Amino acid sequence: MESLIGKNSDADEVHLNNSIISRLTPEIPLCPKLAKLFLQEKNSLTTLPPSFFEHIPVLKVLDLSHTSIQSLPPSISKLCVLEEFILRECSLLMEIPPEIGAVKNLKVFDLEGTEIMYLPKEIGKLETLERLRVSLSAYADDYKDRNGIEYIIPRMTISKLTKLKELSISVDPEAKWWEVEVLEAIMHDLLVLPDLKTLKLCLPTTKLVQHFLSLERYQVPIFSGLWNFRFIIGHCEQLPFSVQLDMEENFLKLEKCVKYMNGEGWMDENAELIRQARALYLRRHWTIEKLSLFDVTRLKYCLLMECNEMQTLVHQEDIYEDRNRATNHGEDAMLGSLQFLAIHFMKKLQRISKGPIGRNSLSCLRILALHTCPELTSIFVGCLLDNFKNLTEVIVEDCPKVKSLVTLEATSWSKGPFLPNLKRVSLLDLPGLVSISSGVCIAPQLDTLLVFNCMSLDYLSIMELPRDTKVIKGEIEWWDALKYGKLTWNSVFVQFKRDGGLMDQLAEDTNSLQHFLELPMVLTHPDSSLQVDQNSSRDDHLWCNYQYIDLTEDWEQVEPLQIDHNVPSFDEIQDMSSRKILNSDDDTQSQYDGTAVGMWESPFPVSGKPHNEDTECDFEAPNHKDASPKKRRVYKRRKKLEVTTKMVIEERLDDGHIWRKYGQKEILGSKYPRQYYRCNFKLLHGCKAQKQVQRSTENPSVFVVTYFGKHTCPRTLHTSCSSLATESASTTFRIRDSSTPTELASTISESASTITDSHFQLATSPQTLDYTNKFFQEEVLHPSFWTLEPGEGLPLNSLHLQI
DNA sequence: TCCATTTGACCTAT
DNA sequence: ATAGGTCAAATGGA
Repeated sequence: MESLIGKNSDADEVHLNNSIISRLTPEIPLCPKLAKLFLQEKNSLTTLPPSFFEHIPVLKVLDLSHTSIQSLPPSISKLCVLEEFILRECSLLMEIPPEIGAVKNLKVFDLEGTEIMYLPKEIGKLETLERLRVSLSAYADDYKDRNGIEYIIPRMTISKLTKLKELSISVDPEAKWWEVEVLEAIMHDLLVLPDLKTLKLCLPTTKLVQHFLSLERYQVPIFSGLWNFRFIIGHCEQLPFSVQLDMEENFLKLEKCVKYMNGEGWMDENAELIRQARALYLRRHWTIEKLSLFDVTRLKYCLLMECNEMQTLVHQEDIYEDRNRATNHGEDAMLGSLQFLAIHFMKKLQRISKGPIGRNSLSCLRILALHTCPELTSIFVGCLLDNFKNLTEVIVEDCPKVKSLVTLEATSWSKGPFLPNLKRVSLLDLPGLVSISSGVCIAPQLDTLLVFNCMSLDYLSIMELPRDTKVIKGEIEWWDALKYGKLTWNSVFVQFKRDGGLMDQLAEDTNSLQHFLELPMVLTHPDSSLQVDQNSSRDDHLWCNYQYIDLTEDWEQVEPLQIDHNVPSFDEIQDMSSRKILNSDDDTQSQYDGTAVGMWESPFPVSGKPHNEDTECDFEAPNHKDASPKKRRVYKRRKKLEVTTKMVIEERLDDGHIWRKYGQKEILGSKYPRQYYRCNFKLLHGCKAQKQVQRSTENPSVFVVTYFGKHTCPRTLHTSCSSLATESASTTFRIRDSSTPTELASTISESASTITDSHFQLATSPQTLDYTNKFFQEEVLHPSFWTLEPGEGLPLNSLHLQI
């Protein structure tokens, strides 16, 4: 560091990315001109020397994101002209020193992803602060016990920040201190912030939502003055395994986002919030039968998960209701603004829409992704084919009842080709799929057709797909078995490589939200038909991430996809690389590279009732490893391929926590040994969690995992959870894709000739389907299925896993 | 005494 | 050097 800055003490901007510096030297030379200092992503950076900030008097921007610093030296008080202080994802940072109050010119203070326990009251001195983002950790509960709840977010602190334009407070979902009283106090503080335009809050109960909606300043609801918001209503345990957590994270960064969990009831009190939302993430609504129960006319992005009563999204009758309401648009368009729709784990979903729902319904939809909907039968219904004018991509995965993308009905429809903008079709794990589109001509502009594990699809017809489709990607076994169409498209067939990269590839290919973000922008205006702006490049698109645009009006001008300001974007990276990078010995951009997508678990909640929080299983969010996600990934990838039963067990049972095996024992009366694991943080944090894993004698494809004790280790680095989880997913895949199904079957399972799981139904015997169905019915993999054992010290829950 | 569980030294792969 | 599995021996509850 010394030499680096020493050599460049005239620099006004210094980036130190990915260099290996575990400790900055205590003495740093004077850098009188340094205005911007970027030290992101050095996990190894743990300590800043006490006097570190004394010599950089004109520093305006300081970015220490993704470092492992544990504290800030008091010398931060010397940064009297600092305007931006970014500490994102500094997961070991638990305290902000009171000296922060001396940083008088601070405008942006970003603590998202840190584990701080409380806000020092000195924050209130930062009168110029315009953007404040904090995330308070579960440790705040301990802090409360020691100091009292009023010290976590001291009263009258936020209300002093009168210049505040953005306030974001994330809290650990487990936090107990985040309750009505605290929130009401914060809301009260909001009333005196005249410029507040962006607000991100967790609202644990519906009552608090109501309270928030009723907040008024000069008789104007605070809510109506917001340009952007993110509200997380209710709570749920985190997705048990690796179900596209990256997607979830990114989704929450979309403009006007509401995440609503564990909802219940018809007349939903949160409807107003949802009405104003552009992005809705609905998870585990226990009673909703159709999405159109909410006013979703303005919705642009929608992510639905585990709403087990939902059978369809929109119903014919809604249209007539809507007409009666005489909306301003005067059009009968349900979901007429929707551009992105992803659905996961919907137990009863049968179809997207029922009956004729108006010619503009779903007409803006650009990406449709359907994952693990066991009852889904219809996707594009004949009479609605004309609606999907702007659909560019469709992904269907693990929907065993889907026979074809198109369902013909008795009603007549105009002649094709339909789906004029469809460019990519991805079909994965659809054992029932026998035809692409039931003979209907679709997708005249198709670029890529991806088929994976759809072994009943043995017929590709030029009636359905254009002759000039550019790429058809699939497994060689499937292509070889194809009865028709091989000749037509042989030149464009691309075989999946079985080289360990396959699952990463598939994960990328099905990362619908990522694809969406990469699409060019669109103009949406009620009066103009949707146009794709062909001239806007990816960079333009991402540039928009940094713009605040007032979206509150009904009349929406050019409305670019808006993502949070600090979403890492490609242009950010490019920007960085074009600047002076003083030291860069590693070109990884772990944070930004392609996200792996886990697609192999199926966490249907038990239908009917929300869980009782107290008796709920102890499953916790996947934990992180100390290495960076990227590092881990590379590490695992490098592991020699060794397809053994043992390895599959280990990989498959990776539940996101880091376990250390400490023993194995033959158990009387069991064919297979029992393995003992303890949480890896036992020594470091005294974590008491343990688990035992044993293959079932009765059904060798089932592993019984019994958990003992709660994890008490700190859950740092939320962001890496997903990466870790997806990592485990991808390694699981890696093992599988390294062999043919047959090889695997013989290796993995001695007795049964099948390997089954929710995602890969590789084998073809009837047994496979039986298992699969059983899996769906019993929700074997979902934590809520785990049975609670009576008595103290007994297992907290057991889990049956099938491989 | 039996046998499940845990310990800790040791080994191996990265 | 470290993480993490292996294995024999120790521990402890019924």
